[in-house]
Amino acid sequence: MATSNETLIDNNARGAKRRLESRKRLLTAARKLFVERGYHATRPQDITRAAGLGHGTFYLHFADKRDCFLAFVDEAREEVDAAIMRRSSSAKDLPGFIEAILTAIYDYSEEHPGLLATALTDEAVIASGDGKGEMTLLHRWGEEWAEMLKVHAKTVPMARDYDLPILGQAVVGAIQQASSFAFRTGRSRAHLVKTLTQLIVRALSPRS
Amino acid sequence: MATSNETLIDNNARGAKRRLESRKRLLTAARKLFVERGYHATRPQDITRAAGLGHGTFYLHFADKRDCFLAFVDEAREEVDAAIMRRSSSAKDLPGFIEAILTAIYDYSEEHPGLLATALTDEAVIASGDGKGEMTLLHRWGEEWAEMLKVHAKTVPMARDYDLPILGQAVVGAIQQASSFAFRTGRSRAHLVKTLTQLIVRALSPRS
Amino acid sequence: MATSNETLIDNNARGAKRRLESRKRLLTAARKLFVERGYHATRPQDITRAAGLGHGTFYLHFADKRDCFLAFVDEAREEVDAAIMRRSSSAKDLPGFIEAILTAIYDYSEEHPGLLATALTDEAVIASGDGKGEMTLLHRWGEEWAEMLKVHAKTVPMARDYDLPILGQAVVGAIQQASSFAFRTGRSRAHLVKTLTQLIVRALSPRS
Amino acid sequence: MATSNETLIDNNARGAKRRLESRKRLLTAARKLFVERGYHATRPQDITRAAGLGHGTFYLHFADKRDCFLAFVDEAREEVDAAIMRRSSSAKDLPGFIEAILTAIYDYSEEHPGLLATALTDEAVIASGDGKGEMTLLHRWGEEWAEMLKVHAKTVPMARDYDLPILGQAVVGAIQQASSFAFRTGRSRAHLVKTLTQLIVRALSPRS
DNA sequence: TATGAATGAGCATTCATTCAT
DNA sequence: CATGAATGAATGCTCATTCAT
Repeated sequence: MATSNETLIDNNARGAKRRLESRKRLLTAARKLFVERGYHATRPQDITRAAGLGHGTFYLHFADKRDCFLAFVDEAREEVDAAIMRRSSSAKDLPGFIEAILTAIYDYSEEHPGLLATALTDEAVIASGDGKGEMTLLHRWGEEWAEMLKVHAKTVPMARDYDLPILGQAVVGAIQQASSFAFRTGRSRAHLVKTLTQLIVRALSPRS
Repeated sequence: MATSNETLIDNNARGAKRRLESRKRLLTAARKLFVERGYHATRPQDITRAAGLGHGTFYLHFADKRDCFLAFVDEAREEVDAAIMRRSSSAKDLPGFIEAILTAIYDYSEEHPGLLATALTDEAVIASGDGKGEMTLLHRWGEEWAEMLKVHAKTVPMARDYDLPILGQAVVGAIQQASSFAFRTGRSRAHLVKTLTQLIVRALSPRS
Repeated sequence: MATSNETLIDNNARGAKRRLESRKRLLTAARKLFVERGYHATRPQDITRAAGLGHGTFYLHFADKRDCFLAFVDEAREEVDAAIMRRSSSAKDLPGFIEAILTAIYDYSEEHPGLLATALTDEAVIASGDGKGEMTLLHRWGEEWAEMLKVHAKTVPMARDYDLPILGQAVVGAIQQASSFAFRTGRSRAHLVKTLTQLIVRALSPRS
Repeated sequence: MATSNETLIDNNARGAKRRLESRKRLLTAARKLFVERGYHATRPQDITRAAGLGHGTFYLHFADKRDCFLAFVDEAREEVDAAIMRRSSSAKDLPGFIEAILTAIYDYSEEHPGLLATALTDEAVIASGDGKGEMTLLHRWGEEWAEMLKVHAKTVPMARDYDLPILGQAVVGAIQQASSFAFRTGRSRAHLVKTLTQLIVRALSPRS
């Protein structure tokens, strides 16, 4: 009895482990290919081949290609969020806080070239089309900024009359657009951090 | 002789006129379909059928589908630019100027629902992939903002130390992201105009 | 020793019992799904899931999907044959005999809606293709009719010059086709039984 | 004007002719392959290759594979109907009429081996599943028999009390089942014709 | 200039079956 | 005996583009 149960558990455990490993390999391969080639140019086949698995295995772990891409985006979001948390928690004044976040993002981008661009742009492409339209990665980050600004508003003199959610969105929009332009035109990271920090701090200041 | 020449000229004139008419019909149909269904869900066939022309005619006017989409985006850009020019030229102080631009954009969006969203998002999808990546519609608008701010910087007390191109990009990024969020969450146009104007004015003010 | 032997026997007995139970559960699930969805739309996975067993177990009991379907058909055939035997044995003249059989078939069909249709039609689909083609369920029933008619021929004035096997086939063909049509067009069971009985009796009568 | 119009008409005419030719080639290839391999084992690709056309052309002429099969079945039905009409019109008494029909069917079957079997059996497989279930080829033939019997009922002493539609269905069911059995068991065509004719005539005769 | 029949590479997805545990 | 993760051949279909007329 005990033996049979143990074997069963063992089998389940091994099976589950194997399953998890497969999923991980697929996600790793997917991330690599989505970033290198983009969503449309990456076929499920390519992903499974890169993962060293059979074609069918893909659909054991993801409902479809879209689902896989969304999992990749979510993974990226979690990593960036973690990096931001790690960096920004030690900052104590507003400029330092903003700088920390920008630094975290740019560090992550350098470690994972193209990843954020892929996650942000290809997301629009796969808009479910089933009507509503889910919240975008950028929109989520805008909301997180709103949260963070709300916290800072308590300790820092900040314009009180703001619609914080809108503000958060504006901030991430500004950061994304400015960053993509700055790197495309060869500006330095330091310069960009300085400029954006200044810009955001001024925008938040109570004085009109 | 004269007659034959006249006929030739006549034919040429007729041909040119016909050609232009065809192109116009195709572009109108393309705009409608791209906005309604998006880039990927619109086939050249759909466009020609909607235009009442034969399938092959499409390639008489556009090199390929991508080219047609780009023409549509360009048309939209020109229309928006014209609307902005019309509205912003009468404004005299900075807040009035910003308000005028925002109003022009939102008016245009209301007259052409979904058009800007389509132009902005689907553009990323068709990134030629041939290496560099062309300049985005939003990037172009960022540069126009930079130009306009440069002009204003002469007459209005404005922070001199700015990297104006970056600033322009940040402004359009903020506007786009904030607007898309605001309308998705049911905020009023007036509120959005007020909030964004205030935000941008503060960000540009010389005081840190 | 004795103990070990007993355990072995016990295990074997348990194993056999368990095995039989599994097969029964699979067949029950298979019958349900084949009837509800048809042969092609039913996957072995669906059957095992409905049976509450693991995917692999299916192939412990059936060589393949086809084998499972054939087992289902055979089960149906046995049930219908039993029902016919039960009902027809008490009949004493030819019309009564035919009526009894038809009644048995229609009773069975009402208790198991769709079952006969599934067994009869999907059988053609899975024709092994390995050349000859096995004998169809309907052909088997035709032969059984031939047997039954042979028995009746001894006691009832019946045309002697018949090719009885052909006759049996014709009878089942007529019954199946007429029944499927009659129920599709909303005719009553009683009417159908009367019409078919009359038809068959006349066809068998010695007078030309 | 006239010239341009003529050219247009000419182009249209040529185009239409080419289109029709393509469709014909596809249907011919489809018929050959469906009969040789069956519905499931025939891929649209196989059909287009056999027709010497490109893959996509298939979907220019048929909505899908099913649609193509249905067109094949319909073609077969028309051919058989025409053959039956040709043969049966000259017959004057009931047995002669039945014999003529059977002969027409068997002649057609010999000229087109396997065709009827394919049309009749594979039709069930592709039952649209969208609920109702369309009328089967065999059902249609049953109704045609009913029509023909109705005409004969006026000139030949025939049981008046029959439900003719049911009778028609029974007759085709009997013919199909008996024929398939007879040929499988090596019986001669002449024997089968004689037996079936006798059977049907007796079934129709007024005497019970 | 205009046409539309033809093209065929390409794709996402399925499912009967195997086998290591 | 039972399991279920893994498999990969196979499939029906699409669509941007060409070219003979």
